[in-house]
Amino acid sequence: MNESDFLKNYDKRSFDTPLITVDSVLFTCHEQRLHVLLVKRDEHPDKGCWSLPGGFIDQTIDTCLEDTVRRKLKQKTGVDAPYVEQLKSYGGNARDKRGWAVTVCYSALIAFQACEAHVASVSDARWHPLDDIAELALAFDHETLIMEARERLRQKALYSIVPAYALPEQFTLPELQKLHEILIDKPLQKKSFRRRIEQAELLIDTGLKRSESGRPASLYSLKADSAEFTFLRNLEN
Amino acid sequence: MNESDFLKNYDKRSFDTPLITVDSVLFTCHEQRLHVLLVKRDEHPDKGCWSLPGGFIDQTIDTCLEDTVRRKLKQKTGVDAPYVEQLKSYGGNARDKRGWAVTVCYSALIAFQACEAHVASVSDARWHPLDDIAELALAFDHETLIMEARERLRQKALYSIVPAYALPEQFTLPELQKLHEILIDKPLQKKSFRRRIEQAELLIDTGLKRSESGRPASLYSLKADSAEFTFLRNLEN
DNA sequence: ACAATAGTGTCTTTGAGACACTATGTG
DNA sequence: CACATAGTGTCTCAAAGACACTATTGT
Repeated sequence: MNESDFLKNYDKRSFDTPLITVDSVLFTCHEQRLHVLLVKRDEHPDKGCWSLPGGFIDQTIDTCLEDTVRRKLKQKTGVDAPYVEQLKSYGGNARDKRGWAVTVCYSALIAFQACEAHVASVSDARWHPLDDIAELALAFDHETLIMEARERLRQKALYSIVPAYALPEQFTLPELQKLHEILIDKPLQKKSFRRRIEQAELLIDTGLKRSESGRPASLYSLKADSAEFTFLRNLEN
Repeated sequence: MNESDFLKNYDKRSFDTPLITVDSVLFTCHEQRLHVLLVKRDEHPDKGCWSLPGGFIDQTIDTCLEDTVRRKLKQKTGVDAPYVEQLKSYGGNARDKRGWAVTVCYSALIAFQACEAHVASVSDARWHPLDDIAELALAFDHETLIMEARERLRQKALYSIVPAYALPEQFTLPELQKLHEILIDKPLQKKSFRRRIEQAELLIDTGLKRSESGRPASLYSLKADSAEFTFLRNLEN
């Protein structure tokens, strides 16, 4: 049999293949706290539990896994997330009551303001402060996925400026430093933090300033591809 | 409907779900060159091409994705790989002629000697020098998976001693340094390399020595969990 | 003027790079 | 002994930590 005959006769459905879904842990920073976007499940299994935004691949419209993620996130936030990164896949026979299931888990960041209104308008989606999720009933193994995504983001704060994607398009250095401090749960030396970011030349000085109280701070925006940059040396751990 | 009724009626097969497979890029170091284990496909599609060891999840015996990886690797190598790490998942409608397909890709390391005999006995499996794979006909997107796994391993050589898992259980520091040099494709300063490894206290001095020509080198073995350790500072890139 | 916050100067400390040196085996 | 390879001493250099200092706003 040649390949085209093989493919003509091939029927995927004749195999019992695991369920496959895509989920994302979307973080933002609001009022000096990390938040995760959760969606209330209104279907079995785990009906009524909070879960990560995600779901099944739509083979007719998604050409790759990231299409699925972005589509699902856009449904809930109304916008395209500026940072999306694949984290890890979780698969096993115990994580979903329907049977053997695999989920490809992504991590994403967005500014709270960029999707505040839309999220408020979506009845089943809500931002939850990260520190509160232990008390929530979470579907499947989503609590684990959130914790591992959080840990990964903490690591990123030590050697990249990826966390900046959780801030508005224009932000100040003190804001960014504060966010890193929240992520690594430790105060940072202002000087060290500014020095490394300045040397990396990742930010564009917009020339604008923001003042609340005290001296106004310069507003910066991220250069393209800032997510790829990694410092050779980590901040102290 | 309550959850148990829902689950009773639930039939996964009524959905058209993507194909899902697990693949691994198994590296070793032999004669000062990196090698990857490849398997000759004897089924459509891409029959006759070389492919990564891997395949479908067996829902009756695998409890999680890593079970599948280790099972498949053991089939080809005869032993359990000392280092297995999930890399990334690839999914899309264009990577497999059978349709929308997802593969969870792992990276693994093993000592050449640990599985030399068994690999030779498995008719469809062979070690290929990494530099030769461009000339090979590789199945699916496996060339991409190999290249991305290689790049990840290169990064690991800059901030961890993970590459040591590609060496025999007892190895010398010059051997390890040479391996890192192969991975990052650059000579390293002997002193810097030894200093950081000594400070990290990751190795056990076996007290034994190996001599070929010149002064005999001390033989070391890895402490457990050496894979978790990361240096705060990368080697030069 | 003073409170508050932004941003800098500069010294210390850590750990990598460079490279010459010493040490220990073999024929 | 010479040769080869293992392993060390020590200086330089880059970048983070510490912390006191100056700068710019509002009241």
